[in-house]
Amino acid sequence: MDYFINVILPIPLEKSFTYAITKAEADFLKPGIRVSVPFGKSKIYTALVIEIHTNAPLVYEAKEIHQILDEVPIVTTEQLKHWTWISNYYMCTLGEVMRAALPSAFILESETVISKNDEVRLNDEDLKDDEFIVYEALHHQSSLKIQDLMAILDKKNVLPVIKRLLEKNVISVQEEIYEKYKPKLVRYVKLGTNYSSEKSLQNLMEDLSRAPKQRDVVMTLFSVSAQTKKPVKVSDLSLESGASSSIIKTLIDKSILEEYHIQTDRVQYDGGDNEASKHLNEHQNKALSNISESFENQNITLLHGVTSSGKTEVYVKLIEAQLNVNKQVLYLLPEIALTTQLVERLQNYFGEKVAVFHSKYSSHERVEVWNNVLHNAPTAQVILGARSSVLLPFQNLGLIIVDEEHESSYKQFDPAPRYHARDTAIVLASIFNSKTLLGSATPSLESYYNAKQGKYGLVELNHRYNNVLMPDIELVDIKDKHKRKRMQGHFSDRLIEEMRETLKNNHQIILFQNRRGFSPIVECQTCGHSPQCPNCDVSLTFHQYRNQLRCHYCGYHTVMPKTCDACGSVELDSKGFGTEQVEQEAKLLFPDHNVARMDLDTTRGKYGYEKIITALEQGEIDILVGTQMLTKGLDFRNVKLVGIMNADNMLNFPDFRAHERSYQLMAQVSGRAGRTEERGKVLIQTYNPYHKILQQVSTNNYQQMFEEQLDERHIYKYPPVFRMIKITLKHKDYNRVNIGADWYARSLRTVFDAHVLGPEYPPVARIRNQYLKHILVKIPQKQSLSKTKEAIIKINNSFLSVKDFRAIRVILNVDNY
DNA sequence: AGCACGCCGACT
DNA sequence: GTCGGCGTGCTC
Repeated sequence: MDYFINVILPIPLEKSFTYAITKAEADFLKPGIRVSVPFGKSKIYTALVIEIHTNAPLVYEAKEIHQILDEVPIVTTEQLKHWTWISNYYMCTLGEVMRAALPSAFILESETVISKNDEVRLNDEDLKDDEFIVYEALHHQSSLKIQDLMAILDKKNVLPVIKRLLEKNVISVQEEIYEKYKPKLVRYVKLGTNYSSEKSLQNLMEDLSRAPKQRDVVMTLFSVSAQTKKPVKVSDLSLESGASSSIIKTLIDKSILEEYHIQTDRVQYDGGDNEASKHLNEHQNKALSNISESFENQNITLLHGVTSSGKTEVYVKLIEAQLNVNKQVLYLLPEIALTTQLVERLQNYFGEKVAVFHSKYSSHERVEVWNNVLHNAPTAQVILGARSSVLLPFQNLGLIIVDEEHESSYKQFDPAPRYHARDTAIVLASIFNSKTLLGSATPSLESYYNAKQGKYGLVELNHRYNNVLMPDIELVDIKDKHKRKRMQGHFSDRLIEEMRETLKNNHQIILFQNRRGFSPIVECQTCGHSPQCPNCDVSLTFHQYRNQLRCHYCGYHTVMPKTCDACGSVELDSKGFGTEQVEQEAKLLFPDHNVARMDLDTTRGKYGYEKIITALEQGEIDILVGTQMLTKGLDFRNVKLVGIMNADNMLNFPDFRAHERSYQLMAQVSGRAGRTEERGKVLIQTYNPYHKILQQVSTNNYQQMFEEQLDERHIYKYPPVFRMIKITLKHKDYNRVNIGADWYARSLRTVFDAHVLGPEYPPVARIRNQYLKHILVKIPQKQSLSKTKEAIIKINNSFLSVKDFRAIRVILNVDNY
């Protein structure tokens, strides 16, 4: 009998691929084990076994696999089920899910390596210039990678050169695979085995009397190992004895010391003892018991708790309960809320049981977390992570907490799978027959709607911790202030007044401006021209700190021109304003205080964010200017005043969720004010103080916001009342996109009729020289989602079978919100 | 997605 | 005249 496996390849292809295996391999392999397989002419890819069978393919001959990469499955059957759901629901391939789920170190790819053929002798004239360069290089280095060749020859396309050399039999090529993940080994030392006896030790000490430094090292080793009774690390020995690594190396070379390695994790918890979890106040206790009650007949519960109500403590109790029955807990957070602050807080309670999974982690660190979760290690009982941690190989998951449930960053936008971590988490929990708790001070309309409909349980927590009052929110009409000349730059007299007062009392201030850069648009006073990005259809943004114009879409940047490119006028003016400008104005207004800025530009690097937060906590910053980064999970004790510089640019954003978002953002920023004892103050500057959203923010009326917004969603047929799938067409040829999009929309209309919107240019119609066009399919509640998707896939397939359209990229985005 | 094969413009 | 551009098709 012949044996075969079906595998997933990490490429966006719908089909699975079949390879031939031997009987022995068939006995060994299980779904979830990785194999490397030849694919195409020369490549070797990492593939994941999903099925082992004996059905020979009919129309082609299956290739044999190259190698088995794992002893045991590294992907669980629950995950494969979960992946299948993701690929079906979000309309992408399993390969794309695999690529997103597995740490990159698990996905090995072969690399082409060339080496010299020694037997061949040839005349120099036989080779052309670049061929000779390669030939020469191979004399110095026995093998070269494609990357090396590109560097040596200084050109992109080196394949023709390789091909010619191959034909002349000068070189040969191999495909090499590298295991990317190497366990981190820590070097330890002990005394050489020759010196185990008392006598030899005495001799040794005498011998070393003329090498005092080496003697010191040996003495230190004795004392350290006597003290700790544990293996001694080379690094510790060096630290304790003050000896350089070369002295230790000499001792090892003389076999006085012996070196050995122990495998260890890169990610380690080095904290002290655990704290007992805090006692909850009456409101928290009530919420906790309500949640437990709700979980009795509901798999998903929404915890709606106002800012600073102590939701985290409630989570801690729930996590504790799961740990007591030996279940794993996944605690999901938006990326930017995953701060050291919170990690430390949880580690205080759960110590080394907490594992963190973060996009800033290196690939190796991710592999370690993956393995620990997979093996249900004691160090991976509580997994604290951002979006992608829903894809980890859980063993016995008891509970998922989705904190800040409304956060839009839970939805993956760019590479497929375009999944929403909250919804994906709910499915994951159901695979494990466990519960999901959603938490937010400002729930998304869809979750609150689901709760109101009885699909989710709902628990409210309306009291702030220590019974601190909700901040006092004041709307400042800057249209009026402008008219009465009461503005200094972008600061109203009211804001300045409150800032003075706050600073006088040694409290801190947060200023929120939802836009980075200095001023978004530069405009010529004479001709009205404003500099555009050459690759995208947007005006460039002025960034003062480098005197640059930058594109926020493609990263293009140039120096700020001194004169207008179009008419040569020197009168260039800036319109609108960003964080940088607010920072500068604040510095001018309050020269005796420290002003800092927190946005994408100032938080680059692994610890950029932490540095600013720490500075604020230590009181080194009096006024912090920032974007929405400020809103997330930060507990600033001493912030009394929050200023929202301009509420209108959020409210007027062209998106059906602009109002909901604005409410959430403003409510969350406001929540940063006065979190301990004193009541905080929030000033919202706006041109339109009667806007209903602003009224609702200032009266903290989530209910009213919810009802009004839901009415609008009903009227305009938007989520959560309707579902949506967004189809984006992308190509560098403007006309082709237009014609293709019209064709696509027309086909969709034959099935969905009026529920198709577009095609329409997005606000930025060209990005990185690619033209974009959107089509929106709205799906009424009673319409089957799976049938809808089937119909779209059918249309998509016939679209791609038209020759002219094949080059157009089609991006399907399910629940594009 | 990569990568090979195959057909048209700017250089020796 | 070639080199190299990228359009098209296929991968078990």
